[in-house]
Amino acid sequence: MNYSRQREEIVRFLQTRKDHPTAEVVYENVRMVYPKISLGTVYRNLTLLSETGEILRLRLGDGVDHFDADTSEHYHVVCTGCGSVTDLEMKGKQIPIDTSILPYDGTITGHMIYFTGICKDCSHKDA
Amino acid sequence: MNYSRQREEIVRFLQTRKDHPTAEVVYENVRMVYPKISLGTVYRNLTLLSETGEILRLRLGDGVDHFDADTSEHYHVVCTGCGSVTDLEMKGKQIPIDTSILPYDGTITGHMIYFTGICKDCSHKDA
DNA sequence: TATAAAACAGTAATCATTACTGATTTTGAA
DNA sequence: TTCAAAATCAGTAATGATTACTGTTTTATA
Repeated sequence: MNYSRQREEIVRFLQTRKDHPTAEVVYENVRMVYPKISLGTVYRNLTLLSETGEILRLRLGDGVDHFDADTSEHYHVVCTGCGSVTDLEMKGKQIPIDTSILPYDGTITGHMIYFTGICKDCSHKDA
Repeated sequence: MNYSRQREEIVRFLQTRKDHPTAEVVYENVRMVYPKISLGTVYRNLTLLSETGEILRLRLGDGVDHFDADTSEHYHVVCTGCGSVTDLEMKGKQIPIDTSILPYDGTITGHMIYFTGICKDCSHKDA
């Protein structure tokens, strides 16, 4: 994989964000630095970067992929009101998942947990 | 919600299956009974049925929705080889998720867990 | 610097899903 | 039973996210 300024800027942008932008949001922001970048380039690089493990591709059930430059183990909460995605800083504590009790006729290789909730902004709107 | 034969057949078909068909697979099969049914009708009814809770809509990270007539609490394994989805029959045992320890500045309302693995068929192919 | 490989911008294509429209079916009351 | 309103339908068009293609530019290296 050769160097590219566009890819570097994509990573740099993702690292500035604690939320989890979609490809479209990455595109809009990186365009401020490289106005001629195309959406295809953004998608290609997000895919490349997630394949090498430099970023995470999050599929959280809303039909849109989100991307995260924080590859440390942590959980995500999806707000059912506005769709925002929030990191849960677990400080080393993980939820224990004992896969040995699972009655699966094959090999379990991993798991995905995400939480749904109502974020502070959305609970204020209701009230 | 009024009765419809098409919707009844969709539910009946889903109940015969232990795997978790996509809308497309439901469509192909229900067409054997109602050859003139349209894909839009299948989607509309799958959405209706999952909204009333009669079936489950599963979003397992492969970009395609799967549907499940078994609404009892259970987990799913997605095979990373072939994409097949398998039920885990937990017989009442659930993995305990203590959401009170989660540092979220809002309200947690639920969670999603799914497992990834290699099914028996796919592990045979490798060998 | 010259060359091949990689990456690019721009655009077209794909695929799952949703929305629209005018015809048909279902329902409940007359 | 009949009839009108509401629900549903089939068929098709539109949408939205993502991927694929193409000819040009950038990067790495000899």
